[in-house]
Formats: sequence, structure tokens, C-alpha cells
Amino acid sequence: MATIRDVAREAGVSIATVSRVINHSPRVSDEARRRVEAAAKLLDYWPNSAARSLHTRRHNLLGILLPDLHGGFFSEIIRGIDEEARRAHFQILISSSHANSLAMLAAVRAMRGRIDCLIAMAPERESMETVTRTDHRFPVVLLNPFGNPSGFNSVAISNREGARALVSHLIETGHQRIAMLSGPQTNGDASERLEGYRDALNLAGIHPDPALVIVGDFREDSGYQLAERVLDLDPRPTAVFAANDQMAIGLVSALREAEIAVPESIAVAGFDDTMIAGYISPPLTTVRVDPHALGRAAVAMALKVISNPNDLSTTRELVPTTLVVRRSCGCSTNSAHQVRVSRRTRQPVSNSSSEPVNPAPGAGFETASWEEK
Amino acid sequence: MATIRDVAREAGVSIATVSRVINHSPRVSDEARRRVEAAAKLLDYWPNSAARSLHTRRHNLLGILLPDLHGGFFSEIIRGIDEEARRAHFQILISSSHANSLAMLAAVRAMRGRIDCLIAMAPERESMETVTRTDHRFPVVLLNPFGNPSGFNSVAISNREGARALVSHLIETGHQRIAMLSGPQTNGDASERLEGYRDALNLAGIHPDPALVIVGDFREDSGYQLAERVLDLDPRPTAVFAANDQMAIGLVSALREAEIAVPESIAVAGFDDTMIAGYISPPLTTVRVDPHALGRAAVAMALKVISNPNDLSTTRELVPTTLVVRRSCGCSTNSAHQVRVSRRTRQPVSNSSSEPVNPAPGAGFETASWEEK
DNA sequence: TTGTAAGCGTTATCAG
DNA sequence: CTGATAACGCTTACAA
Repeated sequence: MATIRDVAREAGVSIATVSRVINHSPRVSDEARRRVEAAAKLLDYWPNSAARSLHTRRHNLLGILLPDLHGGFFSEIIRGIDEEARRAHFQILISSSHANSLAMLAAVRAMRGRIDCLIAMAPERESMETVTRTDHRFPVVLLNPFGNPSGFNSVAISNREGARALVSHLIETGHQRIAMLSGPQTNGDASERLEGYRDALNLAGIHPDPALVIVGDFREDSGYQLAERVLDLDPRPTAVFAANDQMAIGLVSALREAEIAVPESIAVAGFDDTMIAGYISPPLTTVRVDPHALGRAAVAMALKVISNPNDLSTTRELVPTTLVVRRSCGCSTNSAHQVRVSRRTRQPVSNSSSEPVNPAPGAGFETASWEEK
Repeated sequence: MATIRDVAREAGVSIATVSRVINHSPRVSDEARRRVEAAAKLLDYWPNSAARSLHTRRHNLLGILLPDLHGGFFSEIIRGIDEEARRAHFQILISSSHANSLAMLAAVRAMRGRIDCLIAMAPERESMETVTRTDHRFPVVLLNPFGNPSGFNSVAISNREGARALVSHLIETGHQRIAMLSGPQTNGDASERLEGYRDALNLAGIHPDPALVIVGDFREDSGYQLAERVLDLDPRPTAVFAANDQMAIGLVSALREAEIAVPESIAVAGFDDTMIAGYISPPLTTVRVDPHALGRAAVAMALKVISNPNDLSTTRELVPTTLVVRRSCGCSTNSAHQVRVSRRTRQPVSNSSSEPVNPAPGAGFETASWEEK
């Protein structure tokens, strides 16, 4: 456990000189540099990051706050984050699956003094409000946040555009009566996908029938259970758009058990293009989201924010989605695997100073403010 | 950005008292405690973790070193790690996908002064040697290491036992001539699974025929390509054990294209029980490894090491595997979904002080010792 | 029970 | 180009 003092003594120089060598300062004689390097090797000296960060206030560390770590989606986000971070010699500090916003806040607190920027995924309204409170401790980039929060940098999936493209495809291939298996409306992705569904219908001059929207909970079992309600619709829809692949898969298996042919009797489509989507039978038409790109984009934005600390403008970036046509929608153009790609957009949003981030007076006082345990 | 001094001033006490309140010292008057708490809330004070760890040398942070973040396996390991870590109020610092051992070493260096223990996955021989060098900077727990390194705490998959159980099952259901699609022999999992395969044959009195072992690279395409070599074997094997599910899946699709019925003409089994294994057709018989449990076990061990800093003995723990029988092996007992579970074992191994960890003299000198960029 | 002061291991500002 | 030395924000003897 050699420290900088040990190295200085060994090299016969002052600690300042050792520090300069370590930090590649040009103001060091070759002779001194040589001796410091030799001493550092001899003692196998590793600088102490905590001491260094304490003084420089730089950490080369990105804090990542996720609701959960489950499933391929999250693992791909993390991989994207890690990949992009490493290119800039940053490491990542992950904290996930917090039972409530107090636990979440405690996790963020523990990051104080260690991270340069926080990347927070807050798909629900409640978690958004929690993240809001962390403001001003370090910069924040939101990952796929609930709603369209102004005053924050964010990176999100183009849910609405993806859903619109998918449903438009269904309409173009002849479907008029299209049901939607929606996700929970407290979830941002779910509500945006529902909007996209409505957009497509409106664009085609079809009046969205509220009876055709059935609310599920994003899980496979939910899709399975709700098949009954889909079949009870009168007249029966010719296609169902599930807000994610898991529900679509549950729906397909329920339909198979009921001996209703997919796609001949009812076409089915999902969203996400999970690993399994291409393996089930029939292979699922869906919208590919690229969680890896999402992670990378978030880090790219975080790095930009870090390097421009006095630029207070905020940006919202949308990561494009891709329509993936497979057999479950029953269209004839199966050769065209990827039909449409939504454009990558980048739009400036309002400056954070123009609007109070947390309007509730004294909101920061509701929980102990420095408490850790 | 209030510091402890601001809180002290606001509360009209010394910084020592503030520190005592924060750290729940009992030696504080109720009155002082009250005022400090009020001041902390008012100023929204968050302690600086770097400053704190610099002094206490505790960080509540686990360093995680992984070769890759790809796939469900790694994501489940991380989830297990995160879950168990959070129970103890630890966060995790992840670094993965290092192109070479220099990059790996740099990543570990950056953790100096920030983590309490390193959990390192080093499935290849080269990465093991790198990890070896980090010793004495902080305690290390190896995750599924190559070989059976003495002098290190480790948690591993019971590959050999799992493979043995699977192949024994194949033998019990009538197969005598069983080929193996092995993984790369530089990989610890691959070689252990091969050992298990040999064990089962020997136990049944079948002499292992080297010609029946075909070496692949763990990827799906490899299984697909090597189908040809399997079919060229004379006499043709009645069953093939692939060292992981991906190769098994590739093999199955090649066999389907060659119109060879699975399991009727050739039975196939894999290893890992990945997500897809149950979804392909026929559903794949395989060995379930529980990466989530692996992650949790590693953290549990790390926490134990941290809390007993002067206990230098080391432990090797094996996380059990489960035989999962599905249709692809063609046995009749499909009702018995999970047939056999290997026992969880825990064995003491030699003490680290008895054997030099890094025998190469001056090995630490081959790379710059404190260099970061 | 409280305060003073000495570090923890760095970086960075000065003089020299 | 180099060396003292004062921070950085906190914890913890030691004294009071």
C-alpha cells in the first residue's frame, strides 16, 4: 500500500514532483521523471482514487440508477452504457431495484462525491419525482423518462413513432379493426405506444374505438389472460397490437389453445423485439428497440454535459426504432424484413432555469436529508 | 453543496458533533442531535463519500470485473450481485469487456481507494493471471475462475457434476454412443463439462472415444457448422451433448435442415438452460445453471471476507446445477421436469500464505505500475 | 457531552 | 524545473 510519499522518498524527490509525473505534467525533468517511474514500479504504486477525487472533484465515474436489472432489455442498456463509458475511460456505479423512492434516494446519496454525472432511468411518475430531488448535486441524464420532463437532459425510445409505424403497417395490409393490448398507464412507454396506435388510426381516417383498448400489465401472463376479452369483442378485431412482446407471446399461446389461427384468423404484433420474438411460432412481427444504442446515447450525452458544466441548456434525444415484419401479422411482404426506420431526432427543450423543477414547496424536507441507513 | 462545516455553523456546534450525529454515535445530547438534524435538513446536506472513505478506508462498494456484459447469463449474474449487495447497503462498480489484460489492469487500478473487495470473473487462463496481480490491494473473490486456483476465494458453477448428471441420464435412457460438442479448451467451463462427460461414461463402464469429442467455440454457428462432422462419425452417435445451449441450438437447426429427426434419430442436449432453450422445437434438454445464485454467492463471500480482514483462509464454493429434461433427449420421463440437483458444496482450500500467488519474479514490472491512460 | 486538531492521500498554488 | 504547504471534506483520538 505505497503512497505518494513512499514513492517520493524512494525517488528522492518531493511529492509534488511525483504527482506531476503521474499526471503527465510537462514541467518535469527527464531525470526526475525517470526516477519517479522507477520508484513507482518498484513499490507497485497505485494512486488512491478517493484522495484524488476529493481534491479534483473529478471521478471518471458515472452513476447509473435503474428500476430493475431484469431481462435482456436492461442488460443491453447496461452493456451499451459500459461500452461507451469505457471509451472515455469512465467506469460505472450501478444501483437498481429500489423498493421505494426513499431507498432510491439513499442510493443516490451514497453516490455523492464519487460520480461525475447520474444516468437515471425513471419510467414511472413516482421515480421521476425522486430523481428530480437529486438535482444540483451532480448533472443528471434521464433514460427513457416518464413523460417529457422539461429542464432535464434525456434520451428516450421513439415509442410513439414505432407504434405508429407498426399499426400503419397493419392498416396498409388490410386491417381496419385493430385492438390494442396496452401496458399500465402509469408507465411512460405504455402511454406513448398507445398514442402511436391512435396516431396511426387517425392518419388512416379510422376513428379509434376505446372499447378496442384493453389494459394489461406488460407481463406474458397478462397477455394470456386478456385473450378472452379480445375474443369477446364484437365484432372481433382482425389484428391485435400488444404493447410489448411478452404480452403478445402470452396472447399467441392463448389463441393457439383456443385453436384460433395466427395470423389467419387474428394477426398479432408486439413491441421490443426481444430475443424470443423470432423464435416463437409464428415468428412475431414487432418493433425493434435498440437498448444498446439507448445506453450509448445516454452516456454520450452525459459526457457532453460533464465537459460543458456551464451550459445549462437541455436536450431530449430520441433513439430510433425499427419495424420488424415477421409471420404473425400475416402480410405478404415477408421478404422485407425491416420495413421502416424512424428518424433519429434531437430537439432542444426549455432551459431548466425557466421553470422550477420541483414545484412542491419544501418537498426536499419530507425525508431525512442526509440519512443513510 | 453544503459541507459538514456549513451544517456545524448553522447548528451552532462543532463539526465533530455533526459527524457524530451523522454516524449515529450515542455520545450526543438530544438537543445537539435535534439541532444538527434540523440544520442538515435545511441545508439539504449530503456527506461526501470520497472524503469519508479516504479516512475510514471503508467504501461500501464492491468492484466487479467481468469479461463481457453480453447475454442473459451475465445480466443474471449482475442482478444476483446487485440484489445481495443492496441487502448489505453496498453498491457495485462495474467494469467489463477489456480488450486485453493491460486494459483490465487499468480498470482495476482505477478502483484503488474506492472498493472494499473485488469480484472478478476470469474464465480464461490469461485473465486469471491478470487478476492475480491485483492481490493485496484489496481482497478478491473469483467468480467461476479458470481451473481451481489455490489461495483464492472463489465461487463456481458445478459444471462437472452437471455434465455428469446429464450424460448419465442419456446413458440411463439407452444411449451408448454419445458424442460431445465441446467448447474451447482455454475456457474453464468447457474443460470441466468435458470432464463430467467423461466421468459419466466411465461410471457406466463405457470407454470414452476421443473421436466422439468435437471442439467448437460455444457459438450457435459453431454448432451449426459442426453438425456435418457429427454426421460423418461412423458409427453415427445416437446422442450429442453440446457444451452449451447455443451450440445445441445451432446443431438442432442443422439437423432439421438435413431432415434428421431430433430426438428420434439423434438425441441432443445442451448446457445452461438459456431463455430460448425451452422455446425451440423440440424443447431442449439441458442443465440449468443459476447465474443469479452465482452472483449472490459471490457477494455473500465478499461480504464475509470484508468483515473478517485477518482471516486468511480461502474457500471454494460450488453453486449447484439442475438437470432439466425436455423433449430433445427423447426419453419418456418428460413428466419429471427437473430430475436431479447437484449438492451445494463448500470446501476449504489451501491457505494463500502457503504458496506464492505469482511465481514469476518481477512479473509486476512488465507493465507500467501506476499508469492510467 | 463537546470541541480542537491531526490526519487520510492527493492536487495545486506559490515561491524559489 | 522543484519543493513547501495549504486545501479537499470527513473521522477520530485526545482534551476539556
